[in-house]
Parts: sequence; C-alpha cells; structure tokens
Amino acid sequence: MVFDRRKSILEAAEKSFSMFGYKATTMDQVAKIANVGKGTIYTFFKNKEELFNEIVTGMVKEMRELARNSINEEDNFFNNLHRSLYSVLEHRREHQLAIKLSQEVREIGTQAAIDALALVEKAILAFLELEIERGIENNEVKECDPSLTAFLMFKMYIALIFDWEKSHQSLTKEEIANHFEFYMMRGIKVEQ
Amino acid sequence: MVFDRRKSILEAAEKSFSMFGYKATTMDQVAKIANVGKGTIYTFFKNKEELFNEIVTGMVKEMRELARNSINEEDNFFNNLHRSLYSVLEHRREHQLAIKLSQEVREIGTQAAIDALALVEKAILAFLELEIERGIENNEVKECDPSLTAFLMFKMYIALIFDWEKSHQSLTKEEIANHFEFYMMRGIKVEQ
DNA sequence: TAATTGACCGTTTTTCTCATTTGGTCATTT
DNA sequence: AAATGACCAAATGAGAAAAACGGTCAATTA
Repeated sequence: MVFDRRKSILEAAEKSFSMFGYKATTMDQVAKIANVGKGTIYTFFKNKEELFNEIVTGMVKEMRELARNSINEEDNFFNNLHRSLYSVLEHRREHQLAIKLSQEVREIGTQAAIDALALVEKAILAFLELEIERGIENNEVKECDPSLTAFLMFKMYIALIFDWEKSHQSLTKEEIANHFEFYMMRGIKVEQ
Repeated sequence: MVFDRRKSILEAAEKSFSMFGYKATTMDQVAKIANVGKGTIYTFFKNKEELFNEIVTGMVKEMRELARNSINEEDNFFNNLHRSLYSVLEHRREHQLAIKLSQEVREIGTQAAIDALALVEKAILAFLELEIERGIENNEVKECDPSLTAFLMFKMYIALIFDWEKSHQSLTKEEIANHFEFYMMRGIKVEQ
C-alpha cells in the first residue's frame, strides 16, 4: 500500500479551505495536514489558485450529480425541477466549503472566493437551462428564452430559500414548492 | 430676506452625502458648504445620523410620490404596477445619493448606508403590497399573500433591471414589461 | 437674551514602519 | 526520479504616532 500524495494533498486542501477559506489557508498548513513537504504540492499543482480550483471543480461536479439524480424521466417538469433545485440549494446551504466561501466574500471580498461561487451559480444555471429546453420540447413549458427563464427561476429560488427568511419566518420545502408552482408556473393574473 | 440656516444645512448635507457617502462626509465639511458654524448644525439636528435620516426620509418621500403619480385609476393592475415599479427603480438607479450609498455598502459596508437602503426597499415593498391588495379586491389578481407577492415581484424587477445586465445585454423598458407580464402574470406552464 | 460659533475634548481612524508570514523556487536529499 | 524544506522577494499585520472625527459648550454676535 503506497501513500497517495496527490490524494492526501487534495483532502488536506479541502479541509483547510472549508475551515479557513481561501485567503487564510496557507500552503505550509496544507503541506503539514497532508503530511508532505511543501515543495511536493507544487509537483502536482501549479499554485495555490489551481489547487483551489481543483477543489471547487469537485464540489461543482458533486452538485451536478446531485441535480441529475433528482431528475426522474417519468415525472413532470415542475416536480423534477423543484426537486433538483431544492436539493442543490439545500446542499449548497449546508456545504462547509460553500458556507465558508460565502462568508469570505461577505467579509473580505476575496476574488478567488467570488469566482468560485460564480462558477457554482453558472453550473446551476446551465443545468436549469437544459431542463427548461427539454420542458419546451415536451410542450410542458411555453416558448421562451431558456437562459432568461433559468436566471429568473434561480433568482426566485434564492429569494424563497435565502432572502425571505432574513425578514420573515423561513419557508418549508412544501411551501417553497407551492409558491414556485403558483408564481412561476401559473402566474398571479386572474384569467378573464 | 433672511438666511435659512436649516435649509442650507440640509442642502449641503444632501450634496455631501451624495458625493462622498455617509462615512466620508464630515460635519465640518457640511458646515463649511452650508456656510454655518459646526455648532449650528447641532441646534437643528441631534447628530450626524439624524441629519442623514432626514435626507434619506426625503428621498423615500420623493420616490413614494413618484410611484403614486404613476398609478392611473382607469388603467389595469399590470400596466399600473409596471409603470410605477419601473419608474421608481429607474429613479433609484440614477439618484446620486442612492448610487453612492450602494457603492458604500458594497465597498465598506457602512451600517447607516445599509439601513438607509433597507428603508427605501421597505417603502417600495409597502407600496407594492397595497397595490396588490387592491388588485386582489378588484379580482385582477388571484388570492395570494400580498406581502410575499410584493417581495417576489420586487426581486424579479431587481433581477431584470440590475442583475441581468451584469452578464448579458441590458433589457429595454418594453422587454422588461413583456417579461414581467409573461413570467409573473401568466406563468410559464403550458395549460393542459 | 436667544442664536450662532469655532476652539476644544475624548475617541476613532489613518498613516507609517518594521518584523513576521506568505506563496513559490530550487539545490539537496532520499 | 521523486520528495523535501531552507531560502527568497513580496505581501501582510501589529503597533505606535499622528491626524481627523463627532460632538460640546463657553464665548461671541446680533
């Protein structure tokens, strides 16, 4: 059984970035946690930023997988989309790395942390866009710009899950599903 | 013709807060611009915060008036709400004080600036809520929680006017009206 | 005598300096 | 050939000194 240095470095980095954020994580620390010399890190990763990207990419992949697995081909557009959006955003809300990076963006605005969270958002939007395109093809969703629709849908979920509870009691999963269905799917206008 | 010191102070303060933000505005500076002694300011306003509140309250009143004047009793819910929301948010976008305060919140997170913008948001939401209640009474809008509906409507407008253009070409007034009508009023679901 | 003022006060913020820490390298060791 | 940690220039942070701040009030003005 050989000692997999690359894997050890990645595990140490994930641990450290999750606990201290991007800026406060030092390469010396990662080396110590990983039980390797500092120079060894640089034989596997070009620099701190690339090591960080590797970790973030992994998180994004994980979330994409989660979203994919929430889709049930038998089920309808609305149920599928609600299940995957909700589970991804709940996962993100509880993911230590995502939490720490959000905090870092808020408190010191580290560029690398901003970029990482933007990457997560971009991945979610790309996933949503594909699902909306499928919805249009299946005639479950009206003709519309999938990109804009994904964008507004995402904003609505963020508003329902994260923003509303800043000034009101937080909503349950069922309430969010109902509101999503009411506002986004059916609209508020009384039909004449 | 007497010299209205209170008015002069208010004008100087508005100028200064708009140019430099809350934190970077000094009472010495306001006094100098207003052509009064620093002590005079404190005969009219308890402290810097209260002077600032006076200015912000004025801005909110101005926006409320603008929103009220956009409502035409003859017109329907959708047209009225679009006109007033759009004009208020465009006004806010171009209002020097609002711009400076947004920047200050982004860059240094001054509490007084955060509170001021929250006050503006609260006023807009209160206005929307009333209009939505009227819409429900007139049977133009389906039964729903006016508070949550106002909140989501506001978020959607912010997304369309401010957020979308961060990564795409900005939308025209007509496009925003159409998207608002499509997504919020009618919904994306194909009716069976 | 009522209104106005700016010198003044304690506190906060900014600036400057310098010792420490950082990301990254590379000659040496394994 | 792979791994290492002493080493380097650059970035950072602690701490002291100086400047600027909001707010007060005795002196001044009208």
